[in-house]
Amino acid sequence: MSRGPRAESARRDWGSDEEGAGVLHVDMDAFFASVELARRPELQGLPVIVGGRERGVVLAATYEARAFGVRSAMPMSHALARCPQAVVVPPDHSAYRDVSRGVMEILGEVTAVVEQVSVDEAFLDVTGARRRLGLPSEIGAALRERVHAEHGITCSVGIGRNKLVAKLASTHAKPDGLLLVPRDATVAFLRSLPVGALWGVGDKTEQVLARWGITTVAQLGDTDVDVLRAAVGPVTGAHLHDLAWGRDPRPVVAGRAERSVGAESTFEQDVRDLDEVARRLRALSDRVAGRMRRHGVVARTVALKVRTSDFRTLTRSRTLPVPTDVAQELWSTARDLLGGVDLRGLPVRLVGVRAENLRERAETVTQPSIFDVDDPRPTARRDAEVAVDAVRERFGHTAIGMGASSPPPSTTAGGVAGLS
DNA sequence: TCTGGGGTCCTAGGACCC
DNA sequence: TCTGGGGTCCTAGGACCC
Repeated sequence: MSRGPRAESARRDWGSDEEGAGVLHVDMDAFFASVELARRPELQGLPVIVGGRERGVVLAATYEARAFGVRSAMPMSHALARCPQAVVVPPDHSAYRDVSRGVMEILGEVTAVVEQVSVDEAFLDVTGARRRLGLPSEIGAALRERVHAEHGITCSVGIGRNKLVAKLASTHAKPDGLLLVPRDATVAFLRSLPVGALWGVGDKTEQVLARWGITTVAQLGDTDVDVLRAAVGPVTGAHLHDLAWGRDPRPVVAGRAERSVGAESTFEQDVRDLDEVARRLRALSDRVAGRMRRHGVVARTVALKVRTSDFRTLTRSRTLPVPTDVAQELWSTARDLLGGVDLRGLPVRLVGVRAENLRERAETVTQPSIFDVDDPRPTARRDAEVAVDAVRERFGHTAIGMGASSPPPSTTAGGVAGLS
């Protein structure tokens, strides 16, 4: 898809009043596929699918492939059944990361309030950039030009009063478009959509709502909140009702801290030998620990994930007395948890390990800040943490038997956002 | 036709404390 | 003697997103 930014007139026009529409959502079109096409122009115009052939799914597909019914996340075998002539390209994640980084840099030049939601998407709050850069739609158009000029790929931009509206607007602008939904048009715009279009309404919720006769955002908004709470749970019910009326209080937050770091992998063939599963866990634990150290975080909780050949997913987790970023500790905990899983005699399809309950690694062990007066934790817990820190200082951070008092190698840095 | 890998958030039950 | 209520943490599972 590198046709270049084109006229926006094909979109339905919801109006042009930009007052009160300060959130932009920027979304790369068919991102992985577009990156491949940008560096392999001979693929232009062909149905191209990025994904793994063996036990893989479609990670991205050009619009030429989508015309055959190929969809993202579809098993590759299904995709090829629908479009046998498709060119299948194996993913090159480091290339996508590079382009992603470049695009995010462009966004960062507009405003510091950029919230990257994934490798190919971000929200911008431009309410503070108006005087410097002009109207949101002008900012959006300029961004699209620059991304295309510098990276040879297209993106779509949605503009609205909040994240929800901006996100839905960019979806409607796709591919290679820009859509503004003025504040006053928000509810009308939303009411024109099916419930499944809302962020957070997937297959299951859609089915549940359909049983209550709710298939459109209009019907969702006209349904009593208490009915929605009963149908899909108290929090989700209230949230969906708010969304239906264009109320989305979530702010655009730059540099969110990650809440977990994990790695998982699917075996080429299902595995019965638990030693082989454990070996895979070791490699995954290494990867997770490395990423944690690079980000300067330690984890209190280690979670194991196992998927059996019948596609059932089991999870087990354990909270450690002392937070860690040591691969050996992740691995031994994960192995231990694996031993407690009842596989019902089935072979293992996938195994994964995730570090949760993250916190910043303390560079200095006893920090006076732990006694801060507004620390809300009970005294006993604070004391326990101080004691734990003292143990770490005394005996070192690494696994038992691996040396006495040396602290872990520090990668310090400060960067928190964006995993590598 | 047979389902990746990276995540976030919600729910619900039980333990435990006051 | 037969049973309160609130709060927090932990665990397992699942929905959802890209």
